[in-house]
Amino acid sequence: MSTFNIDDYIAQLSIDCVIFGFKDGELKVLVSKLTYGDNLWCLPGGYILKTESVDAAAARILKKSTGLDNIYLEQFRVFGDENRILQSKYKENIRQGLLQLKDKRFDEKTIAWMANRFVCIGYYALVDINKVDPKPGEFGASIEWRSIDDLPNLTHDHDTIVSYGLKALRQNLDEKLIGFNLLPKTFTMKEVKELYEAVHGTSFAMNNFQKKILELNVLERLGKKFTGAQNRAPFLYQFKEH
Amino acid sequence: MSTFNIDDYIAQLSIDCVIFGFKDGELKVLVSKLTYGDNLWCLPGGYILKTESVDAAAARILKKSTGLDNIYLEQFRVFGDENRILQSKYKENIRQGLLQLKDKRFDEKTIAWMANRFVCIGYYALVDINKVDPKPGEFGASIEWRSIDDLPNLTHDHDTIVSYGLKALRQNLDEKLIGFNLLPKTFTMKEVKELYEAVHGTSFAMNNFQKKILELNVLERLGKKFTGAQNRAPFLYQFKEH
DNA sequence: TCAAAAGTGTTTAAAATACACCCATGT
DNA sequence: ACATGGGTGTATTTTAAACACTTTTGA
Repeated sequence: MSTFNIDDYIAQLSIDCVIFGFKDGELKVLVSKLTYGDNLWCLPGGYILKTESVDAAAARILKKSTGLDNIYLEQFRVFGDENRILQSKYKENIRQGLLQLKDKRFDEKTIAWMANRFVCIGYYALVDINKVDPKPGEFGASIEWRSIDDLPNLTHDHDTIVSYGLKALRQNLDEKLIGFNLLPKTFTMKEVKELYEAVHGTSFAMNNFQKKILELNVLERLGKKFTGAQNRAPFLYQFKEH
Repeated sequence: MSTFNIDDYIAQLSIDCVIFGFKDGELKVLVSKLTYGDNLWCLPGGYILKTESVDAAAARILKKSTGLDNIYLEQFRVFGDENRILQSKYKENIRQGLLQLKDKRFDEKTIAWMANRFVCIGYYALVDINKVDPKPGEFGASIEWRSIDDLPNLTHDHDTIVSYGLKALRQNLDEKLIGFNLLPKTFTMKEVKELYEAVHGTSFAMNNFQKKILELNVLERLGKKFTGAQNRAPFLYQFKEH
């Protein structure tokens, strides 16, 4: 039996995280395969301790799924429909899944608590995909990175949550300079461009893109990156910490 | 004793509303004076029924404060600091206020429920100020419109909530065409301009502003507005419903 | 006919986009 | 020397801001 105690947590309020990563020119989301249902997946999520802030809860949940501290994260929306879980098209799967957990990891009271209606706070997080060591949560059998364009079936309203999260990321990518959180410490301009293209789903002209990014004055030019390819070596850049 | 029953509501989760209005060239917010504290005010707010969506709860709270249905409203942020109420600089006032309510309108259990830590969902609403008949809520002695530049002392973190609400309004004013919700059914271009100036806190050139607004193709030009003033009568406009 | 304010057209500046070209690299 | 992709400068277009002027209204 788990040490999870429902009295420590705020009831009917949960957090779900859209964890974004970037690799091979693709924007990716970390999704967890459920122990129940047929190839049914979900977003990493959890509950809020009565003694911690909502932001701290999100950071704690992210640490559990990724192993990382100090992740860039931002709340983007509350999902408060009264039927978002109980009338989900996967409601039968969810019911079966909870029944499986009964007497195994959680007692009946805990299961009832979890099966209740929940208001969900959506967070998105941006991580350097190379640093992440993904770990499935309480209800996950496995966890993996999936391209935003090729997501599996997500339970509850998690597909809606992802699309709102992406929308928020798009808005903030240009306003705040958060995109670099998705890249390793050093990167080429082409990688930045491919990242922006992946997020926005459009393509940009290299020269104009480079001009615009460099005019922001947030990048430091380091040496060149010699890959052995028979072409001019691209510069490496680093995000200036202010 | 009130008919308020804590078992009907989600615990530790509340809604606060920044209700915006526009009059005499000023952006205004509806604030309620508390029955306790020395000239202490707050935003209209309330709790969420276990059976209703969060959006419906916000609409219900707005109806109670303004008398209006079908108000334009949007959630903009969650305020989830664990100490946002308990460590508020008005915490002593709040404690006294709750004590006053004991045995009067609410029983001890209800007071304890209300005095708990709460996570708050911030909504902003846009109304035609002329249509509103403001009514103070459960804890309000009175309610009135105050200019955004001249707000009284607000309890808890309600000043923070207002400033985030204004920020959200600014962002959405240009992206979505929501500003017209603050105006009466017909209005002059000058009023639209003054509204945009009040929200953004800057001034615009009339000719360029008019050009930009009319290019949006969302306004219908009606007749002229003759006021008796010895100058050219301005056109009246109306928002096109699509 | 005059003052006050509305409304419109034109010029100028700035920003975004498109086009053309040169440079470094390893075979 | 050459193919490959990186990098930069200039021209063009589009958009935004500034400037100048005409029109309407009631005294």
